[in-house]
Amino acid sequence: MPPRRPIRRVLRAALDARPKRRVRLDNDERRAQLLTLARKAFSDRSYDEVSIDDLAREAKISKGLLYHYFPTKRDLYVAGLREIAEELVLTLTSVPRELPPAERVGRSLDAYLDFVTEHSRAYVSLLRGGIGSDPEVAGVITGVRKRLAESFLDGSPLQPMLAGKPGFETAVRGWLGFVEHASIDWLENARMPRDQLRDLLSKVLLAIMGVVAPQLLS
Amino acid sequence: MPPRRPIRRVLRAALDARPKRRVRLDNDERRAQLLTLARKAFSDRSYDEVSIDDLAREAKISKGLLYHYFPTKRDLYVAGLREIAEELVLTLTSVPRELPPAERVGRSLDAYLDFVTEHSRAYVSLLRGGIGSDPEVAGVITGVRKRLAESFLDGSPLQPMLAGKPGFETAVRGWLGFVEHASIDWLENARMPRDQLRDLLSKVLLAIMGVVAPQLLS
DNA sequence: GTCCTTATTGACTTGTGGTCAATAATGGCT
DNA sequence: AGCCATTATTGACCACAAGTCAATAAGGAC
Repeated sequence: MPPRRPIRRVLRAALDARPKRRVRLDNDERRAQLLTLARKAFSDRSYDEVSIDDLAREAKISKGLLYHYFPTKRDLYVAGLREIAEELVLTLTSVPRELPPAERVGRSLDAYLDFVTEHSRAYVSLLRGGIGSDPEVAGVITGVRKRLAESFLDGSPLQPMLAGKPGFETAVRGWLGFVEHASIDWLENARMPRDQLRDLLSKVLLAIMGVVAPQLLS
Repeated sequence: MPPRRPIRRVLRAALDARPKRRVRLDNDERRAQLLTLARKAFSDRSYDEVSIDDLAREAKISKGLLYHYFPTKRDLYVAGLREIAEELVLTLTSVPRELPPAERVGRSLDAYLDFVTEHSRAYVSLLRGGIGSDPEVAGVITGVRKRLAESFLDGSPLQPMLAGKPGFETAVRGWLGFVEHASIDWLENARMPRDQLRDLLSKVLLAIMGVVAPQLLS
């Protein structure tokens, strides 16, 4: 049974004076385009305020095509989140390891605050879990926290002394909690100049380390 | 599923010899019943894993009735969240104010950790924002944080000395961030006994206060 | 040109939040 | 008792957004 192409053809020809040009894009290009679009959308609006239909319309493609690249809405969201996470971690790890510990922490915090101010909205949804208890999203967040903690302390002369301590892990994660809360609070209403915040954060880290391993401070 | 009304009618009449008894409940009772049910559901599953239809079925009422009591799903969720928040704050504020600061903080932390261990799942969704960037939810969370911070420090002899400091507000909020992260981390894998965690938290608070106002520690 | 691959479409299904007019308990009043 | 106003309760319905899929056409290889 031959397809009913002719009918379609006729209809098509009748309705569209000039047929809509299908722009074919390379696989990677399309994917990249969609990702940037999605990142923007998810930064501006909340997860469920962003509809796939809107996104597809913005990208001037059909919804089906979007699903060809990202099998679910979450996948799209998570892919964007991963990119942001990667950028953040990259910024932090780019601080030279050879610096003396104190300056290294200071520089790292500077990088961190740079990122925070620049990507404020994305940062909040990154570390505040823009989606409700999705395991994959949670995974990304835990991952970035872990890597951040490492990046702050790894290679520092403090680390070998602290690594064994039972409270060490907890202390570092807790301090990251401090940093996150303080940063978000600072984003919403800057109570102090940026440098002062950075100093506060770094001094608090030192103080906390002092609690975990008092002999270090002397 | 397409509607097959006539069939339904006949079937119904045939199957139910006695019509289903409509149980009429007092307004407040129903509301309370639904709230407890919802709280349980939202603690066990994530926000969008909980469907209103399921909830109504569990409560043995129609979906319409549920919407009579709570105009939207979010309202229901937020109502439950508010209850939990209230309980948490209540637990904290029940610590006697007359105690010496150090012991007061210790007791408050005990109460906090009690709550955390008992309502672990609810606690996480309370402070990690079980819903993505809903303003009302965010409001509840900010509110509970604010009240927690107050409850930890209000009436303490430290407060008047600190209130003016620019970094004070930030430091307290940051410390709460520390507490939250450490608690959640501890819930997931208890790296130390509970008492040790409590001591760590309280010592860190002291250390942080020392950073903000060095003269206090002497 | 012919064939093959695959990017692309659009109509369709499904699931779920939300609405609303109709209905049946209930309690008060006479 | 009977009537009436109130309101808890229902179930059919709508809207909209996520996700599916067979069909189509652009582009390259030969």
